[in-house]
Amino acid sequence: MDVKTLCLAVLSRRDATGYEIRKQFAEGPFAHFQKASLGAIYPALTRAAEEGLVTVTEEAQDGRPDKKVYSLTEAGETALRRACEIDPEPDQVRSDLLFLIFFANYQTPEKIARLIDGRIAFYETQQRELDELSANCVAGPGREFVRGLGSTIYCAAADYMRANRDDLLAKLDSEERLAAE
Amino acid sequence: MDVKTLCLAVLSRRDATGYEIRKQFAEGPFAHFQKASLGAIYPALTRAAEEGLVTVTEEAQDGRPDKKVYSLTEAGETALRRACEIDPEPDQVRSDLLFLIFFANYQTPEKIARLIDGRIAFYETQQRELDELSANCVAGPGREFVRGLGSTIYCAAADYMRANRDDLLAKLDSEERLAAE
DNA sequence: CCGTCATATATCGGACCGATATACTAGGGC
DNA sequence: GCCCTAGTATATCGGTCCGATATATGACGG
Repeated sequence: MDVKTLCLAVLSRRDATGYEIRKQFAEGPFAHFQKASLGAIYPALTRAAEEGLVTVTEEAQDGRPDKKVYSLTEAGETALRRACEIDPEPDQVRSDLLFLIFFANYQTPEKIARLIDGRIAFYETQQRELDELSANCVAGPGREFVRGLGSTIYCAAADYMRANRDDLLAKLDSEERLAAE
Repeated sequence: MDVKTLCLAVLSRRDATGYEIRKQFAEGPFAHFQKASLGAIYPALTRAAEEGLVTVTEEAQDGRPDKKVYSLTEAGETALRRACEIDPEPDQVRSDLLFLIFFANYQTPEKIARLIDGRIAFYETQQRELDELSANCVAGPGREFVRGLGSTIYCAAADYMRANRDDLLAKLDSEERLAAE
């Protein structure tokens, strides 16, 4: 799923500037399963405009640089539909945290504890936000399904970490004592 | 977590060729939370060898090109420890599947059903493999924690999809009928 | 009055993926 | 016997993308 398609998808929901599109990948509902940086979004929008998939409306603002509001065209929606026909690539997960825990023998138990506690708090925040999203607005069935899945996964991960945290730390402590002998 | 560090980490467990390192990211225990391609691994190993972090032993094989077996040096292990001291970057998740379900209105319900069923089967396989891994070998506490978390998440995701699949499809069907009127 | 944060655009270096090329073995099907 | 595919193993390359940085300004707090 390249950044151009991602931009078209965001624009299919409402007109936006490059900056606003970015925010949707940093904070909005997309943030949980897709990412895109400004360094990719701006060139993608320029290319899309050249291909007639989006139109640009420059809105002058006093002082600030002009705001370029992008809108999806008829051709853009067709391109988006076409892009949605492809079979999805397998999910990609990159977790430095799991890497560090996997090699826990290279860490102090204190740092592992700090990392796990931080992650539990993070998952709790994410889950709360997703659940509030559901209460505030009624989205389509697909959106609701994805939201529920996200909430479920965050909850399961947090539960597991809470349940196994102390056991892990105890084992790391005893290993450390063994190594010190 | 750059590819060079990832390679050092794999080599800390046992000596390996570039090809074997790749397999660990495609199939092995790392596959669930880190990825690296050959196009990144080979240059990373060359660089690491130049910096003295690994040594190379070329094993001639009849017919086949020479096998280059890499081993972690003392300096390499120090570098790995140092790299493990950094604070981990936030997890990255990229899921084309969730993107497609989010925009389910651009899909036929049949395709959505096929995608979800395929994913449930995938999660079941992954979970089974992780659970077998636990039965077969006793790894360190960190490894066991990560393995258990993976199994838990795959299980939770599969359960959610099984429980909400029919509801989603029913809603998509009724939406489609509405649009047809 | 200054630092920091937010808005908004854009570019650039470097890292990385995916595809491809090369080269050979082994095994299955016809 | 021959071909095709899959597996082992190295390596490069085009293109894409991230993260940092530059530019410009308003708003707000200390």
